[in-house]
Amino acid sequence: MNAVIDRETLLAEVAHKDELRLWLRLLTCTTMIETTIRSRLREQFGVTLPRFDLMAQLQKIPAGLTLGELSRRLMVTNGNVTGLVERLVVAGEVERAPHPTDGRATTVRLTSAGRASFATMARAHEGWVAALFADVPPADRAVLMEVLGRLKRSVRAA
Amino acid sequence: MNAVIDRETLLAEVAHKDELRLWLRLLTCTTMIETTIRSRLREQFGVTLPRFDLMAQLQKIPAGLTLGELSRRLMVTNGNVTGLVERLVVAGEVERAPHPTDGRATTVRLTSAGRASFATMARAHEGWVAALFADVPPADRAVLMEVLGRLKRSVRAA
DNA sequence: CCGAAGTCGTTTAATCTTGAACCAAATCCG
DNA sequence: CGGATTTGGTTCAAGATTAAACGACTTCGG
Repeated sequence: MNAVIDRETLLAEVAHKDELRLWLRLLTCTTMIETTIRSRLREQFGVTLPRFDLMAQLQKIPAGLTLGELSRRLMVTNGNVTGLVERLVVAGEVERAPHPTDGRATTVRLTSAGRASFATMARAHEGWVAALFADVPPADRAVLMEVLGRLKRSVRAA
Repeated sequence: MNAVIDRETLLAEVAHKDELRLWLRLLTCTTMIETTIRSRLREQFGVTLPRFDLMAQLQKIPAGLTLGELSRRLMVTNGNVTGLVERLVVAGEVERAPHPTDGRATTVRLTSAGRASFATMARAHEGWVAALFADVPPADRAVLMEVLGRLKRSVRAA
């Protein structure tokens, strides 16, 4: 745009490169782990990552969750959850039931088949994740947990 | 499955929970940042995140990149890049050219319009990222950079 | 030089994902 | 109470994404 830039502007433009590099590294790590897990879930269990993630949320709350609650926890849109749940219902992994008090809402929970298949997958999944972190010293893991907590608050604040 | 579980099995099942929590926190941070950036790119520039990411790769290499190189750098599949580039060509942001020596390959580079619009977006993007990290103390950022480097190697090794 | 193996890119089907528009039910508040 | 607003879910179109199969070109080992 401007061919001539004074020293101050130049500095301002350069000043945020570190944060950018940090963000890209964070993204790289996440993508690498996600890709690995996705591929193993598919190969070993024939399941997609989004379905696994959704089932993981339901497993924590046996009474079931509403679609809205699922979409908040998975940090995806409402419409996304609608379709995901629909496919999981067809697959027999989850079931829908009307919400007891709120006439607009639907609750979703694992079927007993869903509970069983999730239990198997979750065991394997936990092992994979542990293996991926294996070469990170325990002290570093603690630090990472802590600093990521701070990052989370920072992002929320912004 | 088994109602009765001995102490050792129970321990084995519980042993990797910390890594799992760490992974989920990492994923949460990444998703939060990604969602924010995606939404601002759309609102302010009418561009999708994948397109921005692809243009960012091309901006670093003015001579252009092959589709394969793009797919490696973006860590997505070949077919994905094919479609993404096609849409960016239609939008006038990038152009394809036959590879000078390899008859199978195609190189892609930013058009001058693409360079201009990316420059504008990149400036804003850098500021957003910096703002998202604003409440993370500089010392913590350095630590995060370092530990994520270790994590990257750990994942690659696994 | 030639066949085998590998690499580059495209295509296809299925799934995922978003954003926006929409209806229905619940909640708020005057 | 009753209208306005909010919330819960669905639908739709566009785009993104993967995995797998394929054709074309290159490279490698005789």
